[in-house]
Amino acid sequence: MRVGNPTIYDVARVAGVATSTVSRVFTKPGRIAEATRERVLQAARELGYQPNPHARALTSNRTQTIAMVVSDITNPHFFELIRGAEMRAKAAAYTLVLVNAEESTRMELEQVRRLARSVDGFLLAASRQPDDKLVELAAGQPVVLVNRQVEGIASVVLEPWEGCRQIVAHLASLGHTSLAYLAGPTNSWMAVSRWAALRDAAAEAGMSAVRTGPYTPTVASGGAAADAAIRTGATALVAHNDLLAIGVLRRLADRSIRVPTDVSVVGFDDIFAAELCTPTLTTLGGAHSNVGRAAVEVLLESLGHPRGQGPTPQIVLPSQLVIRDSTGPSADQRPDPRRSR
Amino acid sequence: MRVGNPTIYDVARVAGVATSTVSRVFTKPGRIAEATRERVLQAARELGYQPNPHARALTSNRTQTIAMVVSDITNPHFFELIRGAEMRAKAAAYTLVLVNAEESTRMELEQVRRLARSVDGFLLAASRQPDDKLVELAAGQPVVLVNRQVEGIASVVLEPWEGCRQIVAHLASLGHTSLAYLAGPTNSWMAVSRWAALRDAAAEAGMSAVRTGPYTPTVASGGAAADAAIRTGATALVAHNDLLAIGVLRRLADRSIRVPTDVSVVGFDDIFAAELCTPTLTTLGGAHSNVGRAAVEVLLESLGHPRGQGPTPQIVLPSQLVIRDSTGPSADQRPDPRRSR
DNA sequence: GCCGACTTGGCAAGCGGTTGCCAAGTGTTG
DNA sequence: CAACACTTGGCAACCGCTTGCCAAGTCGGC
Repeated sequence: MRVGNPTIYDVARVAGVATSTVSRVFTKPGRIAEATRERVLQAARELGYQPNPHARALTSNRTQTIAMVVSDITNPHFFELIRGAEMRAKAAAYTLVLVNAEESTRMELEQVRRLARSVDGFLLAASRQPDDKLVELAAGQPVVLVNRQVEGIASVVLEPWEGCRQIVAHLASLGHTSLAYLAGPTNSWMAVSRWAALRDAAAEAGMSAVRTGPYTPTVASGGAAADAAIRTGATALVAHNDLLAIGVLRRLADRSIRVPTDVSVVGFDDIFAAELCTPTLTTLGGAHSNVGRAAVEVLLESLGHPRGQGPTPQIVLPSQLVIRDSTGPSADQRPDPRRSR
Repeated sequence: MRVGNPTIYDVARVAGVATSTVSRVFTKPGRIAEATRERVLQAARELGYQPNPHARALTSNRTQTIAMVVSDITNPHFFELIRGAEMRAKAAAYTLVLVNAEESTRMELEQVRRLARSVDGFLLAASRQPDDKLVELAAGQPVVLVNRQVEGIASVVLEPWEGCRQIVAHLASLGHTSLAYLAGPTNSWMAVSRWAALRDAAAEAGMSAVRTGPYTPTVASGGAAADAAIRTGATALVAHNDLLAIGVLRRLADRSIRVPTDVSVVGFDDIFAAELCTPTLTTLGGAHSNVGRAAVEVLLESLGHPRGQGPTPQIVLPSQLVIRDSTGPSADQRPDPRRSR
C-alpha cells in the first residue's frame, strides 16, 4: 500500500527535519522559523502532501467539520439558511454536514449522537427537542440553536415579535378585526413565539385572535388548515409558514373563496415560491442566509473557548414584512364605498 | 482527559477480553463466538461505548461518509436529489456531506481534493468538469456522476432524449412549427444532451429549432433569455430549466406577451415552484429523489469492490412530461376557427 | 488415543498525526 | 565573558482502533 499518499514522515525526510516540525508548520503558525517553514512547505508541495484529517482528529479532537441538523430538509425555508451556513463554513475551511431529522424528535437525537464524535459542533435548526434535552445536548458539545431560544444556549433567531406586531398592524390598517393563526407543531419554538406575539399584538390593536391547529407545516396540510380557519370566521389568516399558507391559498381557490377579497392570508419565511403563487403571498421574511452565516460564526467563536466557558450569545436578526397580493382590505369593510371604490 | 468517552480498552477490560476481540465484535460479524460477543456487547452497553470514527478511519480507510457535490446549492432542482441521497445514505448508516460548487469548475475540483481523504466516495451532480478531468478524478476515488454520462464512469441520469422527444411531440400536436431552446451552460452535459435531442426530434417532426444562449440557469437570466428567444420568432420556448423558464415567464408578462396565447414555454426539472407560477409551467420532470437514491446505491455498490474493479453502470431513470398551462395552441393557428373556437 | 482441520481469542505493530518536554542555539545585558 | 531569557527543532509517547499472525482449544474421524 506504499502507493498511498505521502505522509508527514515523507515530508520530514525530504525537508530534512523532524516530523514534529512538519506538523507544527501546519498547525502552529509562528512556532517554526521562517526559513525552515519554507523548506517544509516546499517539500510538501513537491510531494503533494495533504494532511490526513482523521489522523489529525484522532489526537487533536478537532475535525474541521460542523453538522447542521434541520427539522425537514424538504422545506424550502431551510435552503437559504443552509446556503448561508455552508458558505460561511467553507470560508473558515470547515466542512458542513447536512442532517435531516424528518420532523422527528427521536431521529434528531439519534443523528446528533451518531455524529457527536465526528464533528466539532452542531447547528440545530428549528429543533423539536424539549428545552431540557437541548440543555443536556449543549452540555455535551458545542451547540448553536437556530430559530430557537433556550436559556443558556447560544442561538440565532430571526426576530418574531416585532415582526408579528407588524403583521397585525398591517392587517389592522386594512380594517381587519379578527385573525386566525394556523399553528405549526407544538414543539416548535417559533410556533409558540409567533402565536404569543400575534395574540398580544392583536389584543393591543383591539383585534380578536384565535389559534387553530397544530398543523404539519406543509402544503398538504393547508387544506385542512384553511377549512378550520374559515370556520372561525376570521377575515385574516396567518399561517405558520409559507408552505402552509400556499396550501391554504390552494384550498381557498378550490372553495372559490377569494383572496384577498374575502380573506387575507399571511405566511412566514418568504420562500422563493411566495412570490410565484397566486395571489403572491404577503409574508414575514428576513435574510435567512444571514441567519445561517451568523450561526456558523457563533459556533466557530464558541469552538475557540474551552468547553463550558465562553459566552452564549442570543442573536436576534431583523425580520421584514413583505407585502404582496394576498392581503387586502377586510371583507367587512368592503360595503364602505370609500374602500370598495 | 480521562473524562473522555470510553474506549475499546475499557470495554475489553470490563468484558475480560482482548481489545482485538472487542474490535472484531464490531467489525467482523461471525468472527467471534456468540457467547463472547454477547459479553462484549453487554460491556459496551454498560459503558455507553461508541466507536471513534476517526480512529477507525485511520486504519481501515473507510469513513462511512460520502460527499455530494452540487453545481449550485440554491437551485431547487437539487433539493429532491439531495433528499433522496440523504435518506438512502442514512439507511446504510452513511453520512452525507453536502458540498456547493457555486457553478465554478475550479471550486468543484478544490472541494473534491479537500475532501478526498475524508469521504469514501463522491456523488458529482451536474458536474461542470470536462470529461477527461472526470476520468482522472474517478481514477483516484469512487465517483458516481449524477445527470451526466461519461464513458467508463458510473452514472445515474434522468432520461433526456425520449423526454425531449415528448416535448417536441407535445408542441407539434399544438401546431407549433418552430421552437427555440434557451440553452444552459455549455459545460453542462444536460444542456448539450437536451439540445441534441430537441434538434433531432424537431427535425423529425418537421419543426424548425434554434438555440440561444448559453444562460446561467437562474430566474435572473430569464429576462435576457426571453428577449433573445422572442427575437428568433419561435412560438415555443424550451428553457434549460424551470428557474430560467420562470424568469422567462416574468419577462414575457412584463412585455405583455401572453403565455400560452402568444408563445408557449416549457421548462425542465419540475421544481416545486413550477406549479405555483403563473401560468403554471409545463415541464419535463421525473422522480429526482429516486435519482439521488439510485446514485447512492451505485456508489455503495462500487465501494464493495476493490478500486478499479467492479462494474460502472450507467443508469437511466425515466423522465416524465408534466403538462400545465404554459403550453397551448400555436399563435399561428389561432386564426383557424376550429382552434380559436 | 492421536492427528489434522477448524475455531477462537490475544499479541503487537501499525495508521498518520499532535504535543509536552527537553536541549541546543542565539542574542542580550551587565 | 558569564548569566539569562528566548527561539527553534527533535524525541517519543500517545490518540483509539484494525488486522496479520500465531497459539491454544475443540472436535470428529480413524
